[in-house]
Amino acid sequence: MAAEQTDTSSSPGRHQEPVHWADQTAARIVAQRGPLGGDKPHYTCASGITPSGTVHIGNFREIVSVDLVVRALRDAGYATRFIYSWDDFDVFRKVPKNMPKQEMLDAHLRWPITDVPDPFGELGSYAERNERDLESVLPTVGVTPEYLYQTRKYRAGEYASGIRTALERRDVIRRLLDEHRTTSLPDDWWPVSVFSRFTHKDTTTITGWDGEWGLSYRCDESGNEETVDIRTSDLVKLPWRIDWPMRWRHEQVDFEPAGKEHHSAGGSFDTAKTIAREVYGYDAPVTFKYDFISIKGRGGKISSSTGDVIGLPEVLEVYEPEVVRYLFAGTRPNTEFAISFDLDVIKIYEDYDRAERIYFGAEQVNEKRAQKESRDYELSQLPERAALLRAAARVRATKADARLRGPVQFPFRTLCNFLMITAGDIGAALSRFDDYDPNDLGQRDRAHRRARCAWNWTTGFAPEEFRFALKDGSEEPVALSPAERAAVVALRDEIDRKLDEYDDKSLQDRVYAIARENGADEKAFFGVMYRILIGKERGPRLGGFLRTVGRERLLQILDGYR
RNA sequence: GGGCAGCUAGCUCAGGGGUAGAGCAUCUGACUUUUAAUCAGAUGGUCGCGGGUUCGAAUCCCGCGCUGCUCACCA
Repeated sequence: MAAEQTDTSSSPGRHQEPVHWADQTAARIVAQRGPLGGDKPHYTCASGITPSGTVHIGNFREIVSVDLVVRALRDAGYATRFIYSWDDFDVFRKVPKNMPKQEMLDAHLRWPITDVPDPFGELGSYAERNERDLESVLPTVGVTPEYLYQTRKYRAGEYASGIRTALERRDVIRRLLDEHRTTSLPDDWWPVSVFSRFTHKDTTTITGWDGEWGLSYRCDESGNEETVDIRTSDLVKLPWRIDWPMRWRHEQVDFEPAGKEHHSAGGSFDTAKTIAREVYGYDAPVTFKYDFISIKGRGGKISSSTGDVIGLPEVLEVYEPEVVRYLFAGTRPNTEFAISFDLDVIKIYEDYDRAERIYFGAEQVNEKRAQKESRDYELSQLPERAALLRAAARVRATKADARLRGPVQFPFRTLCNFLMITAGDIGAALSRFDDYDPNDLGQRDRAHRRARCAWNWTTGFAPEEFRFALKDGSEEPVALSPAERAAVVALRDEIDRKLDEYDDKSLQDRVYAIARENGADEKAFFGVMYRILIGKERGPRLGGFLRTVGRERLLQILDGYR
């Protein structure tokens, strides 16, 4: 089946190198893995981690990177399978500090994490707990892979022949691994590990293999020995460096990225690559290295041993899903970057909004920039909307005069200010935008989503100098000079009589005039007004601010100065 | 010890054989204008160092330096 190649750029009709890293990776996959057809119905893109603790935002980079490449492949017309392997048959090595029931978990060290109880007592296992936490939030950002659970596959005997191959090629594997080791693997080393039936722990010693399916081991703690059948046992697994290449072949993986800790000579990708070829007769998938991400403005690390874990849910409190995708789509995977919770948040939202305007032609930039920003924007959309946009783009390509109007934008900074004025009342804050239409349900949802992020950020992370709370008139009045008092009263009367007649700028001008007319220092008078209204020296531009607060609440505060 | 990245304007980075770029910062100007304000303009660079290839190198090649990361135990 020949894949239909559709143009992915924003200016159809021109053949050129893709500008976006995801499209470039997709092109590499197609070039290196060969065309689809015959026994290759699709390209398989793989991601996966060990659910040994809360999945943090650093782990998320891998998932979203694969998702973006999958999107790129599908946009180019190629059938693509996106799998996510949970290595939940891995051994439980360390108790994370952010988990309850530390003693209980401690007692299960060296067990397969799939057999460790859920410390929250709700789900079937510790592994399942961590899996569900991630799986339940990924659809929010439009990521919906096919989940594979290693435990099930191991215990169902699905990997039995892969395990047997490893046993048969034991010497080859040992030689390959030894190439990068400082100390050679011992003579009695086996390329498998076995959990003890008697203690559940992996503290066992392999004592023999019958050359077929029978594997014998001794439990180090209890001293018991037994022989198990690889095909039916629920105790045998491959160690990571062998499990990985075995799975590549098993799932016919064409693409899988890996963290920088794996991409190094002698690192796990390097050895897995060799084992894939020499033991499993399979060419390692196309890959790239992704760098770490850090956290800024939240004082903590992504995942510290003290237990403060930053995961996708925490990021989504402040960033709407499209903006989260935008962060990852807009940064090449091999570049380290920080997810900010400080003032950068405003800039990130502004960048995203600008990309949106560029995409819809509402802001002009040079061709190259327009292409990159447009593709960043497109990849940032959730699947349903992305499909709509691409369909619309195809129409635009054939009808030169067909323009698509971009959505109404609600600037993050303004939203924060409105929310502070309304003390977090989202509906009231949004109604202050002239072009907000609550009857447009799609727009309403988007606006509410962003408003929740804006309020979360304002209350939880914004610097103190950014925040304010409107007074309500019950406070002790601010001490004023006679001239200042006269000016405040004059402004109060002006507001009382004809606030509606002003726009932002004319009201701002009027404030200056009133200060001057009453003999108050013009600049200082602004400070006076901010002290009166919000108890601070500075604030949002006064003209717009006064109009936004509104007559009623202004009078409530200013009447105390009459 | 091996590997990988980075080194470009004061800062953060883009560019990857054909006139050295952006944003921020700085300076100047504008709006009687207060939430990193906005707008207009300007200043600012031996593209880490040395060699090579080329008509031409920030870009390709070789060597070196510094910085960071990573592997060699487990995943």
